[in-house]
Amino acid sequence: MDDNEKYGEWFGDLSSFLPGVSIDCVIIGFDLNELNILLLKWKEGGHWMLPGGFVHKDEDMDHAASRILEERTGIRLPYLKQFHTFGDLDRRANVPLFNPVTPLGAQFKEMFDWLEQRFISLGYLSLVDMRSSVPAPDLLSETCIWKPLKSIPDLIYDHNLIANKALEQIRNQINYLPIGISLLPEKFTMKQLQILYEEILQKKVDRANFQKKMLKLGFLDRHEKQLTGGAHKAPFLYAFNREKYNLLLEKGIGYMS
Amino acid sequence: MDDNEKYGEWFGDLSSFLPGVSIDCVIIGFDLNELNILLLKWKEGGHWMLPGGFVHKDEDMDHAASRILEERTGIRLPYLKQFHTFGDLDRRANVPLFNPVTPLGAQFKEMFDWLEQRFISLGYLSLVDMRSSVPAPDLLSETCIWKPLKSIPDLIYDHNLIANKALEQIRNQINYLPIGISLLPEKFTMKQLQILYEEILQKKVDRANFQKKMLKLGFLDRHEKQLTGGAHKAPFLYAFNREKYNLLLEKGIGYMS
DNA sequence: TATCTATTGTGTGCAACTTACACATTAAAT
DNA sequence: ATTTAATGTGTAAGTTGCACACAATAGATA
Repeated sequence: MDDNEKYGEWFGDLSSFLPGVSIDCVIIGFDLNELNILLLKWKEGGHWMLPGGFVHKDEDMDHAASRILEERTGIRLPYLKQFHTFGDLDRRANVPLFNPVTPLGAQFKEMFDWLEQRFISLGYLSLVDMRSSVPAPDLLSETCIWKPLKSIPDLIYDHNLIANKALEQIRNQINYLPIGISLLPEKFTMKQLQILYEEILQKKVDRANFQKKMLKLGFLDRHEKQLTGGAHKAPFLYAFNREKYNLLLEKGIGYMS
Repeated sequence: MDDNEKYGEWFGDLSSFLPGVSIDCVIIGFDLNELNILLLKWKEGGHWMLPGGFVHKDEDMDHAASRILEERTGIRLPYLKQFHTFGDLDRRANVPLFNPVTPLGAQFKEMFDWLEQRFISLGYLSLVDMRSSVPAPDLLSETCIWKPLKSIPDLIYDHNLIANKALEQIRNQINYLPIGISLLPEKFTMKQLQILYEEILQKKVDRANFQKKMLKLGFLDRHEKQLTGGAHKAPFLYAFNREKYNLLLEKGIGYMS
């Protein structure tokens, strides 16, 4: 199968998509040191962008988001939630995805035209365990990689705005999102959980009080110690007790102020 | 100008609207006793529904919501915010707005067909001072009236779901929404503010502690007493100090737990 | 083996806040 | 003048937030 056929198959018939409606995903991961965001680099022009896609006419919105996310990360059912819809007239400034004079652009004249229309985009936020994700670019992207939140490049259209809105949501909703359980591996140290909260809130928290608060909430199970550290006391490993965690989640969890 | 012409003018050319995109408004008011929601009753079939409308191709989403809201309430710039987008495939069950065999239905065959397509609807939440609103039905609605939240009738499509999602938002975001300043008249008693909070939270709060907490927050100006009460001490009137209020709003205001 | 180092786990005291309830105040009715 | 019913303020116990102290310990060092 040559590239041509692949492209054709991948996009399918444009008329099977809802016109003027798209989905953009802000996918956040944590590498135990800092927060990362999953980004695509488009072949044409090298623009950075959020992973996204279109919605089939016979497909629910959430299903489309879930499908797009699985295509980019290989993860099947992570935390995924619509957080805002972006519909300003000028949200897609004059940054065409295809240049009609390049070979690739000429080849996809039809899609190029289709993309010229006004689009309303639903922003979805996803929190995933980076270490179990397998980032995969789509056929028109050069790469699909994790970038530290601290160094998000310029993105096309209003994608920087979308990403920032998502991050604002995370900070505001921190007590009502499955932060730790989504972003950390199965077992982790209290230090790692604390760094995660510090990265989200963008400020230091008191180690002793953080530990006591988290333990008091009662949804962490303590496991054996991790002996691979340095010249110091070894930390316990913890894991979320899903039952207790889910019970508390609606009431708000975690280190708030 | 006969009805025909009026209808024609009001809907304009359907092709000037974005296809498949609509706006539904959950407009909340407070009559000093309970919360109310603004509803329309459709002429055809007598269905109850949320006030809503469509988006012009050259119009921002927020502008469309603002326009629709002003048309129904006469209020120009109330609190208004997008809160969720409803895009499920089956969200508009088989409840046609027009019956093609009635005179009205036959007349608007074109619009009837247009409305048959799949719609993605942006839900907007608005908080308004009921007493300064002038509810006005549109040309295809019989009435536009305030209904107590406690007795919302069955609404068409997924409008009950939309309304409930909005109410959930109000409860969750109560400390970050301009509750009092949007829903109360210029001057009000502490009792009225308390009832407002109790109506939203659906639970009683301690009168003495509520009063002290609100006063301590420092954004209420105390005015002269209201002497038109009963056989008891007269309450002070209060008003929001907008400056101090706005400063505090992002940090969260009010009676939380 | 004894000591040192860096980090983890827990304790303590004070201030602030929450919560429940008591008591004083007062406009109008009697 | 007294009563009534609601408002405005006080107070005490319990809880939580916050800052910092101290004890425990795995590995490094000698």
